Amino acid sequence: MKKENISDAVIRRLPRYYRQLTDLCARGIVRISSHSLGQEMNITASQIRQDFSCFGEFGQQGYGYNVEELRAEIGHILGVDNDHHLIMIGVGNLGHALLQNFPFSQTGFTVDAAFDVSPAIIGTSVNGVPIYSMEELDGFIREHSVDVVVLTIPQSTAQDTADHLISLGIRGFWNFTNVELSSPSSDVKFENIHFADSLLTLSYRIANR
Amino acid sequence: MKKENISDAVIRRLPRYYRQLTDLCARGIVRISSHSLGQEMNITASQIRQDFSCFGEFGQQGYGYNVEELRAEIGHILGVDNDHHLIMIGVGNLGHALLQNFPFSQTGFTVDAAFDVSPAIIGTSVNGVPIYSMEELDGFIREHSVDVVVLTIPQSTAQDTADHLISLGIRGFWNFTNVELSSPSSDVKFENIHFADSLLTLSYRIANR
DNA sequence: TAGCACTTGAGAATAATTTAACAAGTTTTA
DNA sequence: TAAAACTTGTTAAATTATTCTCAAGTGCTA
Repeated sequence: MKKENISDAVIRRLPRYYRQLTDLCARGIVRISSHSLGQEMNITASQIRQDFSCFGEFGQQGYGYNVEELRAEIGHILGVDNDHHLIMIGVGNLGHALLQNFPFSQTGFTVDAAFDVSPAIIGTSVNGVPIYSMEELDGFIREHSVDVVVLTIPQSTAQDTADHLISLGIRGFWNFTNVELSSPSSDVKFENIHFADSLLTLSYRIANR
Repeated sequence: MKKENISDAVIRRLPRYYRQLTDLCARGIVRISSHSLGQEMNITASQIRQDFSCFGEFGQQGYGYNVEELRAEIGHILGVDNDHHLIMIGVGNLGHALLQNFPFSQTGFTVDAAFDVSPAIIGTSVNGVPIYSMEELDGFIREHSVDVVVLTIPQSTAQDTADHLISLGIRGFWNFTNVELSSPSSDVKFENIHFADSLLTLSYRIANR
């Protein structure tokens, strides 16, 4: 039975299913039951079936799930076959690393441009992505459709930059700065990567095991 | 009332409290109530009090919490005043970015060494961290106390590398590879940064708002 | 100092999430 | 082909997480 409101807990598990199914595809496995999938992923079969049932009926009694088909369904739910457009602000070490290594296209994103303040890199390009000056940012956004902005800038200016971008119509942020961004409009979506938070939870767990 | 088993949900909120309290300190704010803190962080006062009560009694009726004191308490719980030792395996773009920019010392970690296969960088150092060849890894671990290994290597070898490190006694992993690492021993802790998972949840949310 | 406005920590109530159970249907095997 | 072995999607139960409520205690003000 399709559900209207999907909980965050479910959404956060979807990419992991997608990853596992991609792996199963690569291994040439054609079908899988919720039970076997659960064993591989170390979660219960019940949860898997409950999760999938939020979006439709993808399996067949007595058979299980067709791996390739299920992968395509979940990919579709996540939007990997969309064509989202993305720009990056801040091409320091981290921005550079993402441009060079992250498989944006496999996740349905096209990186159209990057912006930075450093004259040394303005005018150059990284992995085919042109780097412009910050002065060119507003004009670029007005002339292009931009779905997501990656923030890989120093944290001091993060909220100001975000506010400005929101005023220009940006509604999606992939935030690598160490601050909690916010917006009065619930229409604006933030997804944070907080390195320090992550390492601190590990610190807690190794000290308290 | 101190609790024995702290849920993951609580632990994952601790770093955010710590961050917010650090910010309040910097702003010179001396005391704060759970209500005001909740307003700043956009969570309920109840949850804050419930979370803190897992670890002890840090506030005072009618007064609230002393910011600096509470920050120190949470920092202590998270282990920022521990001296954890860490090594990095894989000094590509991402590893390099972390070595250059991530404030390891502020989170209680000392980076003792990094390892890579590339002859071009072996023998050099990044931000004071010496880069050794992979051949020197086992010896280094035997001769030093290593609490956490940062995995910033290509994913194909991630699980093998992890298995080998576990056999050498490593019990903590900060994993940036795109695979789900596992160990039969629950004593081994993995903390994952899955960039693609993160971006895909954003993709879902901008497509379904 | 007395009264009022705050505030915590804890227990109870509510909400959300996860797990179990099972009817209904499919596949495999003998 | 018939029976046994599987497997799903769904509903119900159990568990976990969050929010509400309030007694008890503190600080401020007149």
